[in-house]
Amino acid sequence: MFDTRMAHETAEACDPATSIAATRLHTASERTSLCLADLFADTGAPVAAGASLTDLRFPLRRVRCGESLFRAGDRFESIYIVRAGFFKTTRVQSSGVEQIMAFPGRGDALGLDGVGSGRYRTDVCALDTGLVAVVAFDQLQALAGTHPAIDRLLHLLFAREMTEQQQMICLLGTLMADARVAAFLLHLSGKFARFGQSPTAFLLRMTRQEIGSYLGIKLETVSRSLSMLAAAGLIRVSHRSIMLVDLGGLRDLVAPRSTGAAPRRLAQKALRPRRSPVPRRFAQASAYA
Amino acid sequence: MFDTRMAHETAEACDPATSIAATRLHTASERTSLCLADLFADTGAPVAAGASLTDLRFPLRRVRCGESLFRAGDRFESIYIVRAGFFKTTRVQSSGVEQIMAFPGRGDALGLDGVGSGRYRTDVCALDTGLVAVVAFDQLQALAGTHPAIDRLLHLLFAREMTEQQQMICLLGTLMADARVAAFLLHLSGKFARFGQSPTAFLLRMTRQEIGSYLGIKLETVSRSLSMLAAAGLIRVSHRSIMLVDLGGLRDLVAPRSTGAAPRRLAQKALRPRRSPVPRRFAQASAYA
DNA sequence: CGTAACTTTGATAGCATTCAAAGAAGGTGG
DNA sequence: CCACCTTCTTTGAATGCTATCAAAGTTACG
Repeated sequence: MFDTRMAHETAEACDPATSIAATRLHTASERTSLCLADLFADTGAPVAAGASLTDLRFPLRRVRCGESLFRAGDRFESIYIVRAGFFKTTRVQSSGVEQIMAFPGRGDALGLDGVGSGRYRTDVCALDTGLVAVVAFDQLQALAGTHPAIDRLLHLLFAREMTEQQQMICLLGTLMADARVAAFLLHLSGKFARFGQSPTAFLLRMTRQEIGSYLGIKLETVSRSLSMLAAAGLIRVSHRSIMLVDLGGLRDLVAPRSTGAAPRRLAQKALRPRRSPVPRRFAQASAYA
Repeated sequence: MFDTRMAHETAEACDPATSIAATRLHTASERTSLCLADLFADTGAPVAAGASLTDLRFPLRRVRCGESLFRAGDRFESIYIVRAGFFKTTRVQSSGVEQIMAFPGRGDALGLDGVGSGRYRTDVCALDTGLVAVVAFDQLQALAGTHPAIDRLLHLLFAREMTEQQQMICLLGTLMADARVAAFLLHLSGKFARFGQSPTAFLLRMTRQEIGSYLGIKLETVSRSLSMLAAAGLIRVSHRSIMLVDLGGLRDLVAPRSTGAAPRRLAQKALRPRRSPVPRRFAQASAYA
């Protein structure tokens, strides 16, 4: 149908098992712990000048493909900063239905949802061989007084997670299937770019079912959407190999700029102060006569 | 169709403009600031024994119906703890589409999403007359060293917000319209119960359109779902007046327990370590021949 | 080389959206 | 205080998108 040899080779070159990331992983595996400065670097947090960031050590933990880092209900003791590899975060609802909440990668924090209750609320499982820095939370809190940078780092991680979840809510609340898949691909693209890999050609680490669970659609719909995006010339797909051909077209699908006047009208309406929507004299209403 | 006089009277008794909440609001308005202990009490955070919680003062701010507390893009300076009233949190996407993210009420924190970037990412607007405690964030951070309780409060607020957003993602990702509306009503019910109001009869502060924006469905679908829940005998509806008749039935709709084996099978599959989903010898694959 | 898991595609059914219109409630101005 | 107007809510009918059911092709692994 189309010549994907180039896409194929490019994706191959970006496979973390073979390329730059592999070197990083190798380098990292020679160390057994990280310092605060490493965490700041990994998470992309702005580094405070003059702070002593090298005296605290955080052990590294290797997680093999398919292993779980922690499970929902486990006692909360540490948060984790991903150094290498991809993970999936799953939440099991009371009904037994489970949903994938995120696909964390390098620089992302894991386990923050356990802070409030003392227990993790999600399962985290490695999609390939992963490496995480283990950050004991009570140790972190104890040192927060002498290291103001710790608080800032923690707040940044919280805020980042909240922002990402807000974007997810908007995606699930407003976009239809094709646009969700396009947004997902752009999201991955940005992640790979931050890892120093190609933002336009990569291999998916997860199945169609996992993508569908994440995006709130069925696996068949994911497959169909990918095929439609390919038919529209925006991407190229062959199983797990993805090539983004038209980034602008993908963005337009996620955030169409020709969707007209409705948004502006809504914004204006929001500006105008509203009268109380709750009737003050509700007792005198005649609806119940 | 049905006699709603009782529902009506009960709802009336629960209207914050006329009942217990009104007394509270009156009492609160006589004060112009709160101390840390008040914030702990309002948010339901466990109070640390022996901590000095009364020397810090946080000013109160009154927000009239329709007024906005802050807007997306405003410089982040403070977080707010809601003392009275209902608000709506709106997020405007780059496409101009706006979506309601939450309906915060008493005890909820507002503005936490600004911590990371230094600017608020959402609009917050009062749905009725509201009262909030203004907590200057840099002041809070400066005092965190001497008041360990502050860090714990902040972490609790972050974690609570994250948990609520996770629930929202699950709702949007797995439930259909009727169940979303049922979950929304149960959510409101719990909130009213925490306010000391009736959990089974209350007035909605928001329009069908706002509910729909929050739940990721259209306003007509909200109306239809409410009508269907009423037809099923689970609730009674008349415009903004809601009466929950069968809480168990509503919960079953949100988390059906007879949905069979699929969840358990999925959980078992998740337990089993997976092989690498990324083909190691991808270069030799023949799909591209 | 056979088996199990994953992906793709088709046909059909179900649910939500869209378009449309009428009824009800609240606020405004005379 | 009443009439008008705007907004909100409800309901119907038709369309469109997604889920479901089913089957074939592909890949990976033992």
